[in-house]
Amino acid sequence: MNKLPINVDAPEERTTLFADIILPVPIPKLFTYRVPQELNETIAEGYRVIVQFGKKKILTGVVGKVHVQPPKEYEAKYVLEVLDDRPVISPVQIKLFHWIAAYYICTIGEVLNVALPSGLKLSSQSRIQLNPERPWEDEEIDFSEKEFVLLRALGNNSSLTYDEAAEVLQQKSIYHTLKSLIQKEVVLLYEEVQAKYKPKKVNKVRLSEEYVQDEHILEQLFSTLEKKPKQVEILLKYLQEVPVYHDQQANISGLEKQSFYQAGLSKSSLNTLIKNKVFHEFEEIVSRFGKLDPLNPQEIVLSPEQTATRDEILNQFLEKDIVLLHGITGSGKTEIYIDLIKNTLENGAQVLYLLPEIALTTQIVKRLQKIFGDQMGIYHSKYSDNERVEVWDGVINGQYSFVVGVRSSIFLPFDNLGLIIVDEEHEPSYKQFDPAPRYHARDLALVLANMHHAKTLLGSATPSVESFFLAKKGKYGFVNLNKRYGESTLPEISIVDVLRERKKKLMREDFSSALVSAINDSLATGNQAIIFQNRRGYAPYIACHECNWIPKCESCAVSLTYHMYRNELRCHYCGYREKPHSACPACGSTKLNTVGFGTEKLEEDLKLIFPEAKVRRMDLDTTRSKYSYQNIIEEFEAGDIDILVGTQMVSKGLDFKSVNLVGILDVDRLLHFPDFRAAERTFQLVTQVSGRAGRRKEKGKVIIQTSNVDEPILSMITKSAYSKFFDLEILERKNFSYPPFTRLIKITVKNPDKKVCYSGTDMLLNLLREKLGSSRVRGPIEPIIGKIRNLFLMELLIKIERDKVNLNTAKNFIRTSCDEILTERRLKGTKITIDVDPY
DNA sequence: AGCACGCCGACT
DNA sequence: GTCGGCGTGCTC
Repeated sequence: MNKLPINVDAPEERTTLFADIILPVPIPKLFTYRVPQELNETIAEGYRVIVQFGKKKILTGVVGKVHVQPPKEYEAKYVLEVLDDRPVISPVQIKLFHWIAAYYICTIGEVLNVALPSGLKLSSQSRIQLNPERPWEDEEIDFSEKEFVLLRALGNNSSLTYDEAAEVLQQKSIYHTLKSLIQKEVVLLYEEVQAKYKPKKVNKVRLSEEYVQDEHILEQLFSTLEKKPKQVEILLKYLQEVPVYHDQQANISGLEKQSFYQAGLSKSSLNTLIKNKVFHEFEEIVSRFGKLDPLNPQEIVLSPEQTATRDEILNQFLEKDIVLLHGITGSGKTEIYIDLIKNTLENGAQVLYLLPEIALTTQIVKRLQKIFGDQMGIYHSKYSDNERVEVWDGVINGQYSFVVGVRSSIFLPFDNLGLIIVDEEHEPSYKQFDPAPRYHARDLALVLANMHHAKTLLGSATPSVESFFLAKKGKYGFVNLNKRYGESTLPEISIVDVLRERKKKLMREDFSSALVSAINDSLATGNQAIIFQNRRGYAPYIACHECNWIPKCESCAVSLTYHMYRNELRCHYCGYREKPHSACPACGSTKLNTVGFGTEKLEEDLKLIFPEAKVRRMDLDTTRSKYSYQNIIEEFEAGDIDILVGTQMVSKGLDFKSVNLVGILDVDRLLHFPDFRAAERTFQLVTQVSGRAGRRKEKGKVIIQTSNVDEPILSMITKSAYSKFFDLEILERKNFSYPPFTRLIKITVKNPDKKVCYSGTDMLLNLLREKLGSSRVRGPIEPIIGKIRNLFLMELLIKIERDKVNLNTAKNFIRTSCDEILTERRLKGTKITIDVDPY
């Protein structure tokens, strides 16, 4: 913590301190507040404080800096309260937040907003109450009808919020009525600050002291209760659960009231016993994460290859802070991670283990929990906010020295990280798209590790091109683990020419004859199959057979996707839905056909082709609720599903023994996606999905259906030739100056008016070209989806060569240029989003 | 981003 | 008048 200067000349006169507060508002600066003298000792960097912001808003902010410079331009307001007795944000984090704001061109407030679980954020709500010093009944003032209504409502309730008051008055705005009442001094406004986080409490009882002290008193009690069998039952239940006389402590910790009710015992009898002071009632704060299974400290035995790999990683860490572990699927990276984590924890440092969104719900967490028990915290996107706060606190107070989590766990308040593992380092879900900061958790991991002087291990079977590039250049250490663990072998991958099969009429719906017969084999041998199709819904769209009319979303300029299950058309961008037309509105024809196929259609078709098989579907539509994902996995694991159809979701975390077939439909769509990363993504996705096949002795089979058999990437996938793929890809990147040779910044200009959107984009383009050079600013480009939620979109793409341009200066230009556009009057309503490293 | 405050038009 | 709809400017 910073040492604060002390006024030496006048020791009895305390220094006036000022605090720069990070507030969760999108204004790119800190706000200076005056610290009341009595808080001088209790305020420091990283503490949460309550301050007034604006006329009435009350906000929680985090102290970014404490100093003695009074602001010149204005009179600082006072800090109202310090909320914590130790920092909730560590000094390293404040440094990180500043870094993020600068790198991703956003405000520090936006960073704070995303970083803090909302349970740690407080805000105020205005409440209205009667003025107790001026009872309105006694006042000789005239009140309007509305004023009477409101006053009476306030008499019945002790206070109302604005919304509640508006409801009482049945009108949208209570402004006038309220203002008049305040003027008449019969009502008061006050701000109520509410902590959103509520600790979970359980109600418990324990036996009153006297009965524990002396067994005879207890016996007496039993005899007085002779005619009250229900109370006796309760007493017996308690004594059975809590060994009062063997263990004095046991009575202190007592028994949950709930356990009596669960045993079918009477609530009222228990209450009588409490009333008669036999039992003492109390509350206990408990963790939301419940009790863990007893630890199972089984030794992890590494195979010779794994040991060698581990040693090689440690060896490389001696020279380099970052190591890329290229380990093919099934090579047993997890065991190596566990070994390294143990090692780091034993040295007294913290560990963060990052996993992509979907990989986290599954077996791996259970497994880690068995090994690391309750020193391991889990940070998951499906956690409630209260649960997040508990993990956050657990990291601060030292309970969790190891956290497994998704991208946002990068913001947890570590103070002594020793190791960060980023598993599946290439995964797109590490990138946040909305809202700002649009950060990449892998890249932040590297920055954070550097701030902690910690090591970072990046792991992947299909490393991202930029990580592999840096490893090859020697910036990162590199370790290869290319032998499958145990007896499992790599699957055999074959490619099927859909065009040829179509010509010969061998296709059944969208399944080639090879795939159909492979599924049949799989079913016959009691194995399971996975069918991968990266598109949900039934069919991508509907088209009129006569005039080719296609239903589109009115606010997003995309065709609507047909969902058979609900028989409706849906927009995957804004969620708009409508019932399909019975006839074409353009030509009146009733021949409206589905075009293409999504997971839902495949599910239908599979049920028809294989009527005896149990087919299930896993995509966003079937996994919306909290446990649905896990349920499908469990069913699959138990063998209750023969064929699983799914989107990307099926490519991760599923580690099933009896999957021996993976079918990949329509790789062409992936491959021809208009993005410079399409090839890389295809390689990664297909390799990943293929990895699900044959994780045991028998060789698994992968069938890829395509219309472009000659595509070179496909042949590299079949040979699992990552480094060949890389050599080809890196050439392309160099030729077309894409990352890792340049840095990309995507700027999206949005406006409900198409013309304004265009002219704003043009203006910005000119500004940027002037400052950055015209070759560095590409565009304007109309994105594939040119309109989302009634906003027209235009994009600019900035390419900045590495090492030639000062990145920070360039970013400052971008920031100021965008601000300039936003203040332009004729471009009113324009919104700009800046995405640094938009991939 | 909110939110106050002001101005304007529509209606009881 | 009264209500609601925007536009504008500010937040330590």
